[in-house]
Amino acid sequence: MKISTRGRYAMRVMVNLAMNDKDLFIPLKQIANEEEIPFKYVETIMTDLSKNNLVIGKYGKNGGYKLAKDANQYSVGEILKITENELSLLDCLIYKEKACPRTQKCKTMPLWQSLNTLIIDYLNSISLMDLLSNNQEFNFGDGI
Amino acid sequence: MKISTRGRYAMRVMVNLAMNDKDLFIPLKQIANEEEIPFKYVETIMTDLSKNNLVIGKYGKNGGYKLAKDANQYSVGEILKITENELSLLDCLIYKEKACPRTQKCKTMPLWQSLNTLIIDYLNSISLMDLLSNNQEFNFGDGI
DNA sequence: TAATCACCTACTAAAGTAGTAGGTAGAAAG
DNA sequence: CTTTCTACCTACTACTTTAGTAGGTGATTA
Repeated sequence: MKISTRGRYAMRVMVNLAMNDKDLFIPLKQIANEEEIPFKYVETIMTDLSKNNLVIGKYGKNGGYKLAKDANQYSVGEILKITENELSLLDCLIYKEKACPRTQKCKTMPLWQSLNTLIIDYLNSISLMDLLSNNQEFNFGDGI
Repeated sequence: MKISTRGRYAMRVMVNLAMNDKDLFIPLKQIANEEEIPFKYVETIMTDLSKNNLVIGKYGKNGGYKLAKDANQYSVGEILKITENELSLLDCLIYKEKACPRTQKCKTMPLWQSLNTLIIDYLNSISLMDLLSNNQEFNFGDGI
């Protein structure tokens, strides 16, 4: 039960883009340098984000990536859903063909379901914009 | 970001034990049959739970496993912490040697930290006993 | 036309996951 | 005291996922 570098790198790139001028295309090489992420690796992640219209890529000189919408229009959940290959804790919760025949009698199923919605609801409630501020008040107050 | 069969099997076995007589030793073979879990696989899980004193094993005829305490004394979190090999979403949150030098400036760190505590607090708030009831009221009300 | 960039396909090494196999040690029943 | 039943131990294997590399092609601009 770990989140992958794919998802974490994606979040860092998105935050980086959000801190730049909204309409400026930033070369990925520059972002990879700043964020200390292997360039070739993060390239594959960005292609994914681009195909899903979370970012806009532009070819050639002065090209690069920019956000497709304002930072406050993104939820963290929608970014991770793509890069983490569905956020669901269990495949059986979202893919019908993976549902197990014990579901009805399974005493642990409600646990996984409720935990799953807890996580997804939380991630959907936080916007990319929320991450930009230096304070940590978007979390629930106990200061970790 | 998936929970493993190890953790899920462990939960099912623990629930199964909790539904049996508190002081009765149940042979693992029987539990494996009932729960449709590969016997040899679940054996390795139980050894782990036993070493961590979550269950008590007894050798020989009429031997087996029983819970080490009452079902309402277990949190789901403490069971998963063992079988999921630390619940933390990121190793850098709990292992100091894995902390990354970017932690201070990293804009995404508070996100992972708050998500992490959200999950762990939730799992620690649910007891094994809570899972036994047929209703699903231990979750937060919206009926999934 | 040369430089710069996104985008595409394929590959690899390492780690983690899920499960198997073949035992040993201890307790109880016959 | 031997058989049976059980936990417990060690090692192995197949498979999948993760993280990252490598070497291109295609579009855009200076």
